[in-house]
Amino acid sequence: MSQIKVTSADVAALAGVSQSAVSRVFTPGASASAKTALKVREAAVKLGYRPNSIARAMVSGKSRIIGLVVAYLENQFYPEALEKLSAMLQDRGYHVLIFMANTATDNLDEILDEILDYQVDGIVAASVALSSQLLDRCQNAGVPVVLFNRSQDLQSLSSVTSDNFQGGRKVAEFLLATAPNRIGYIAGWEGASTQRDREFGFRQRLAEDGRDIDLRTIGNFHMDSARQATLEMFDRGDPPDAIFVANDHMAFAVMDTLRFELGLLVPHDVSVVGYDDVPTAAWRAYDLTTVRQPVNQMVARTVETLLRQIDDPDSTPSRVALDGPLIIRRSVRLPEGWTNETLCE
Amino acid sequence: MSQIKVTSADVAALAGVSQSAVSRVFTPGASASAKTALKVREAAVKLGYRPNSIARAMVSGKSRIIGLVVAYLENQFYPEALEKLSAMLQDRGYHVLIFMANTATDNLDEILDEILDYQVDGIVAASVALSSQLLDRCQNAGVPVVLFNRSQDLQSLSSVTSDNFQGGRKVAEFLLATAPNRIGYIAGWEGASTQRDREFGFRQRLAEDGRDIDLRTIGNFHMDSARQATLEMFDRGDPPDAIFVANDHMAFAVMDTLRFELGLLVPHDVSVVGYDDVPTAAWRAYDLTTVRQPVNQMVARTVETLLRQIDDPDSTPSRVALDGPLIIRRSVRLPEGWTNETLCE
DNA sequence: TCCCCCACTGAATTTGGATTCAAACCCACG
DNA sequence: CGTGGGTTTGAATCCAAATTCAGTGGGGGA
Repeated sequence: MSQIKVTSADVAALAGVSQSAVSRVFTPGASASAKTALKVREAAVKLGYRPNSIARAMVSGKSRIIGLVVAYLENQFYPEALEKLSAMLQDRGYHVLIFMANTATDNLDEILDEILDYQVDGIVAASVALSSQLLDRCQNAGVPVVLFNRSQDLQSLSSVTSDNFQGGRKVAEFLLATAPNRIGYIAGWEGASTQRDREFGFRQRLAEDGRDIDLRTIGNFHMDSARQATLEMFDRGDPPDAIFVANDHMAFAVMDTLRFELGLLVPHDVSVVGYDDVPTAAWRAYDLTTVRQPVNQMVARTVETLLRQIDDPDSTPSRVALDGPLIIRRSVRLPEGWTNETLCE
Repeated sequence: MSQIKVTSADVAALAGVSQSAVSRVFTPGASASAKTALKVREAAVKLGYRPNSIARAMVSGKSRIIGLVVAYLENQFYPEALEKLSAMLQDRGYHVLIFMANTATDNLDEILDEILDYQVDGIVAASVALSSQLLDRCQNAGVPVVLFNRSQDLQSLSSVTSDNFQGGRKVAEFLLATAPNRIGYIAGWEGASTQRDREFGFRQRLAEDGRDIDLRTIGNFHMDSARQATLEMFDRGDPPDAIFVANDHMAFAVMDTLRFELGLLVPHDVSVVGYDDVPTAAWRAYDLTTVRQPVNQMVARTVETLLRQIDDPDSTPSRVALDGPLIIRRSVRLPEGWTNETLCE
């Protein structure tokens, strides 16, 4: 049937043509006569031949591999994005090589080296910040980078996010309509652009009504810390009756803490709003009001941007911020005049 | 600083040695004098040289890439496993190339071809069944395969699972102690070994007490179907007061349906037990009793098995089933004499 | 009928690094 | 001081496919 290794030379021999001919038949865009192509294909099938991607990458300089750096997959937003990213790239003939950057940040250098060693055609960095030094290394190697769900000031770096600033504003706008007494904010990791932008938009809109965040604690995007942050927020007198949590992942911990540790009712005692609209947000146990990050679009734009930069290294980096709607569910007190009917989809 | 592409020849030229010498310095286990090594390393740093993994893979025949086939990441069990698998392989100098097999099964062939094209050193197939024909292709290519969280009858195929049969027994044992009137089972996808083994163990233990599953519906490991399966189960008269759900992912949907659509109390009206112990199972909103799959061990054994078979192609395939404990939380009525105290950790 | 042009072909080269082979070298021991 | 053993070394080869280059052949137009 087939030997251990079948090379183009084997196929060439069987088909009675040269190795070049075999290569051409399997190279899109190369010219070979119909007759040759037929002979080659028959021989290839007979031997079970498939072109060796590594050899192909070697000589063409294109590995058709995209390096993906991701810090943690516990927040459901990332597995979802990963799944879609991988599927979409697969459709375009690319594949994803994964690099976990979960241990301390200082190994990012090492990781980046490993990525570049594989001659990846491009890099997607999710939930990770790149120093300009690291970025230089990539640019030097001619490997385009797209930040996913993070942005940085560097103009030379492409990024795809949702419009976190507007998202923050939408949350504020909505919460203001519910006439809250005291407004709490549970922040994510302060190093993240998503955290900063969401809070900034939130604050700005509050300020337009002469309000501000009354209580602020930090959850660092982790459930444990979010729980602590919640307890801390309610430890002081005069607790909030509306809380914006910087992402859904933390919001779940916040809701659990409110309900099961502090004995409060959501939304009767406290309104909770999250950010991301991960699948769990729609689960009845949480029914979380949240800003949807349009994952499909975000992934699509990421792929598009990356492939564009691969095909044309001189194309200008693009910084995309996609609009995402506020999804109103039952974790919030409704504004005057709204009924539950409004929520039914 | 550094050119676009730095090759070993460039380093050799700068260091005043041959290309072979450079290669030897960067090849573990090759011999080079301390003096040469020093010169080479200095030159390498000066030029920013790193060996090209693709070229290395090409000539050595070892890509140090592991292909991972995974069907869907929505069930939290898989992202968790993926994260750990990737991290562990990274430590051993391997990297993970991801292949999503989410669209219909018939593209598995195609996917497998793509994987093999990349000359991967091994394959981990998670939540996927391989036809013996597909397996032949891998064996023919000399690429070892390990099934993760699935097992098959083929003796020639390594697999790592938890002991789903014993797990099913443990659930039955526990539920019997709660003296249930009627016992329900919500099955996963019938094609999965995990589903079959869990149910088989569950039934066997029930039979030992002269009991059996009273009500059985199918959730196919999907939340939507699990919801339907729950409604269906309670649609007939004489509903269950104890339900074993084939995995946690479905169990969450089952609990939500019971509580928010059927207006039942868990565990007062119905006990619910899941399987996997994904992080969400410990969230207070669910507090789900479940059988823990020891992910860390499972991943460790997977890596170990795969690397062993890579290093020694003649080593015999191993079929591992790891024991996992029943984690008792508050989604179940406690047996006579138990108190909540027992649960505190 | 002749010639030109174009599509096609195969030999040779390229990619970057590991490895083989034989020569060169070094040190120690006799 | 000479020789044997072991270590280093560089030239050459290899890996598998893409591509360059210099033909080869056929078909159409003049």
